[in-house]
Amino acid sequence: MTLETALRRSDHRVTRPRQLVWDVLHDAERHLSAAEIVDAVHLLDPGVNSSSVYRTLSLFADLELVRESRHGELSTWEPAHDDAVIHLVCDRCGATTHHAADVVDTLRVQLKRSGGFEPRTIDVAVTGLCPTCAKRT
Amino acid sequence: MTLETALRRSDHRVTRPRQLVWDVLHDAERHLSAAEIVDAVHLLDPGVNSSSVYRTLSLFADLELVRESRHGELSTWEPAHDDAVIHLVCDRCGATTHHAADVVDTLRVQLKRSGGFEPRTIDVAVTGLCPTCAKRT
DNA sequence: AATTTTATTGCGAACGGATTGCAGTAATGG
DNA sequence: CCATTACTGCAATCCGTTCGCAATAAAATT
Repeated sequence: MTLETALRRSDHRVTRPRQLVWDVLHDAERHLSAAEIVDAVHLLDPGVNSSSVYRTLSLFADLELVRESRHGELSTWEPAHDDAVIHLVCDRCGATTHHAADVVDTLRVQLKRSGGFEPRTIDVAVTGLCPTCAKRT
Repeated sequence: MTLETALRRSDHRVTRPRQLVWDVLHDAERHLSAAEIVDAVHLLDPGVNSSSVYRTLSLFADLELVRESRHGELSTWEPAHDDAVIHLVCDRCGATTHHAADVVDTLRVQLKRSGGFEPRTIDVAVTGLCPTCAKRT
């Protein structure tokens, strides 16, 4: 789905800050912090104010176009995706990547079956060393 | 282990703020936010300053006496415990509870076997409705 | 027990990321 | 092309947390 259709559908305008934030998030191959997004947007257009970036992120989150995760100290953003992945956060370089894992679906089924807690979202965060940094140790 | 031995061992002093924070965390049956800890401590002794509570939490974290988790908006604190549990955060009442699940160990084994990412900590956060709140819906 | 040492506290100021109010701007519908 | 008003840029503000410092009190020493 394009940004334009997503915004039009929800009766919002297509503006430069929104396009730039969208582009930055989709060009990134990993999660970005709010500060990183602001910096990347400024590289493309220094005139965009950081509060517009924050407002855009918050709007996108409401529209479920992006997903915010809080791992460790800071929160990071990425384009929305389905739940069946886990997050690998590298202790050394800080990069957050995805990893497909069936444990998420397994867990959801187990929880539903056990009947107590009604799961909505499942977030699996693993910290440690990514392949690149592990080799350097 | 008592607080006194843990502090003595690491060459720290046993003080009133530290005792109170410790008591509050151990009396709580769920995770607490920093603000909740400050409030609970003030109930026992209004004279304890909130910055001392923050300093105590940070010290306890260094000594691995407590564990900080960041789920959703705010970070919460609890006495340290082993990794093989998942966190259930209720969307309605906000309570965070534990749930034993073998998926954590399963995942750790899978990751190690796959050889890429070197896992250190694994944090599974499930949001949804706790049994009590689910009934009220 | 009194004294010394210095880790720890309470206090207020400062910090930094995020939010907000407002006047000006620009995106959409007609 | 104009009118409407959602959205922006800006600066001020907020709020949770951290920090510097003088005062305090916990532990060591006598």
